[in-house]
Amino acid sequence: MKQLFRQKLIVWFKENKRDFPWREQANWYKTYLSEMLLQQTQAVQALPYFHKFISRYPDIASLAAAKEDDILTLWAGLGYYARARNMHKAARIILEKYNGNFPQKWNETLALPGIGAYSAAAILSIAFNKPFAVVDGNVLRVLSRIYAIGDDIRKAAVIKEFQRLADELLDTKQPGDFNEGMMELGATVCLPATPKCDDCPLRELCRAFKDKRQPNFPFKSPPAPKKNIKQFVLLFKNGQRLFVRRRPANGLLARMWEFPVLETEKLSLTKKELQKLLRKEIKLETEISVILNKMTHIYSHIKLEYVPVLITAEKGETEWSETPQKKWLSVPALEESALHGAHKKILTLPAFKKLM
DNA sequence: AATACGGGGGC
DNA sequence: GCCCCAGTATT
Repeated sequence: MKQLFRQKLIVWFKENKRDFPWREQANWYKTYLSEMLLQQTQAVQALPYFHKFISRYPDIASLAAAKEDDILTLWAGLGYYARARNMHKAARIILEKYNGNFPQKWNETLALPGIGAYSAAAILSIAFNKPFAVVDGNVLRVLSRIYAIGDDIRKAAVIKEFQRLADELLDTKQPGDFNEGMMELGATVCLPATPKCDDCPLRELCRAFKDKRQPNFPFKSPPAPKKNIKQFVLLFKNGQRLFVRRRPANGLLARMWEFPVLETEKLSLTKKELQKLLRKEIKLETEISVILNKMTHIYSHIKLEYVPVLITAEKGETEWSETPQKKWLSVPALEESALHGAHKKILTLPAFKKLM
């Protein structure tokens, strides 16, 4: 069974694998970069970012030498920004502590920032042929169906069970092809909603297929409800430029740029009510010129509702002075900056464009 | 063991 | 509107 599993999977993978740039003239840097980009991210979405990063930072030394803000700017729009900051830290460790070579021991790899069990196994197996099995969302789906395992994959203990199973099944002679084969199968054939079982090389080995219960697997308990946040987004305008500040070093969208925001219970205020609120909260003589329509932005655990407000500001107040944490930028500069997604979305509004 | 952490694609 | 994605770090 195990031998047949490995052989069918690897033969299928070699014939059916998609072409990706990190699979061409592969080296460990490309494998590493691709794995960081691909965490919780579909391959098609990571693709343009891979090209941008390889072009700008072709090797580990150039990545390590980069400024964090430049890496964050290049990463802007992809999400999970801790990946970018951790990748930068890891690059410096690889350069300094390991002399520019990737550490090939399990414990050393796992100790790098941004690398957990999945990424360690992926990089070591794909780039260095080391016998470690990956368990990602694809592997969970494929194995839960083949073995008809109905345990809740949201639980850490269950993922450990699947890790043991994957370790047993791994083809230790070709660990990279085995791992990539499992993930490729999950990504292109053993799909979440409508699996293409007719095209599956492991069909005869699949318990869920035999029982026609594919949609029952994997089982995942319902997610926690999203927190609701409402805020006004303050677009302070002086000439052609808008005021932005840097977010705190920790938490949501850490160190990304944003327009100042004002949390509120109620988003539907008249201009007069909002003007009064602003005077109380920011203690500056400003004049609201336009209140734009409500917008919504969904994060993994938050539902954000926000109303952009254009405000004319006179420069000269010390609050408006530029520091490393705050500055005035034109719209074209904002578009290319590390302004976070919810606020970049404002720049695309026709109503906003008319005002600038 | 549970929660925080993004944004886009597919149905 | 809901689920998913080549998961990791923190609590």
